[in-house]
Amino acid sequence: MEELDRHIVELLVADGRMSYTDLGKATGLSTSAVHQRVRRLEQRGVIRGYAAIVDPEAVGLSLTAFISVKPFDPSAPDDIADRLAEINEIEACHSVAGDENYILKVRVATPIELEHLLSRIRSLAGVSTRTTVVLSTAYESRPPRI
Amino acid sequence: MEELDRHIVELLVADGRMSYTDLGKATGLSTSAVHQRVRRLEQRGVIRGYAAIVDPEAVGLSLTAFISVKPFDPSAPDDIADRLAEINEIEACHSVAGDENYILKVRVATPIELEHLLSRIRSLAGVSTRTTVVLSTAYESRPPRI
DNA sequence: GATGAAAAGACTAATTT
DNA sequence: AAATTAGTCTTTTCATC
Repeated sequence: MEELDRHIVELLVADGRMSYTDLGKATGLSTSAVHQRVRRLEQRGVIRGYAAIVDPEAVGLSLTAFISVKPFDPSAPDDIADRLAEINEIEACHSVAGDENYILKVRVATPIELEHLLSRIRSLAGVSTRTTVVLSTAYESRPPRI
Repeated sequence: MEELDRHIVELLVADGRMSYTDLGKATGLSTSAVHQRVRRLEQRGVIRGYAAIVDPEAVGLSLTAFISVKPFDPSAPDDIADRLAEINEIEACHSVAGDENYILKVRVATPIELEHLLSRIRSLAGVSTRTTVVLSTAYESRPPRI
């Protein structure tokens, strides 16, 4: 990827609502030239979209946890990710190498909700769980050095 | 939080570049009313900002891993998060309850880079590490149900 | 708080270099 | 690939309800 494109992506990661005019000023390009490049970055899938960053606390989701998941029956076909997709407390679902099969990142309001969520996950996907509760988050979703 | 504000936040989480005009149409409010509400949501810290969502693969970061971290000397004052802040391969840093003290989420290009990153983390923060490599990501940064 | 109108500014597409 | 132009739409501000 070109240096100019990297710069544009970096600026948009830092401020997803930056105008094309400002992007142009920051990169030394004309408005339409920037716009064209951004459109290409979107089409190539480098930029997947734009999102408002919401403070989970402010929205009542003050408990974050990582849940490692292992199937009760390791020989069964693995459709765990699909089965869990409907649970929207699950923010992320990664298949991993190691002792367990998946790592989930979840957000709930209270410990009781976490308890209920765990039993839902276990019964829905047929898995055992190991939960690591987040105490505090120093940083999160830091932009990658592109 | 009000129903209307929730709706606005939801729309902006799904599309961070949505115009105030479109937000107004979607919520039945006037452009300026929406604008005012969004500004308040930003000021109250509910909306922390806006970002372009970048595909890590497209940007050459195809290896994701979770690193659990434990200090060599548990009695030393804990400045691990601060020490690690300068490493920008670390996307997230959570202090957690459980056997280990921190969970880090990192992204690198290659296994060799992961190896180098691990030794940097160990020496910089004085910690032992346990690494779980991500094989595939079913979903990630799914918007919370607000 | 919400609205409406008007000025300033941003976006888009067609054209040219 | 980038700049320019011109038309359209959006943002922003301000006065008003």
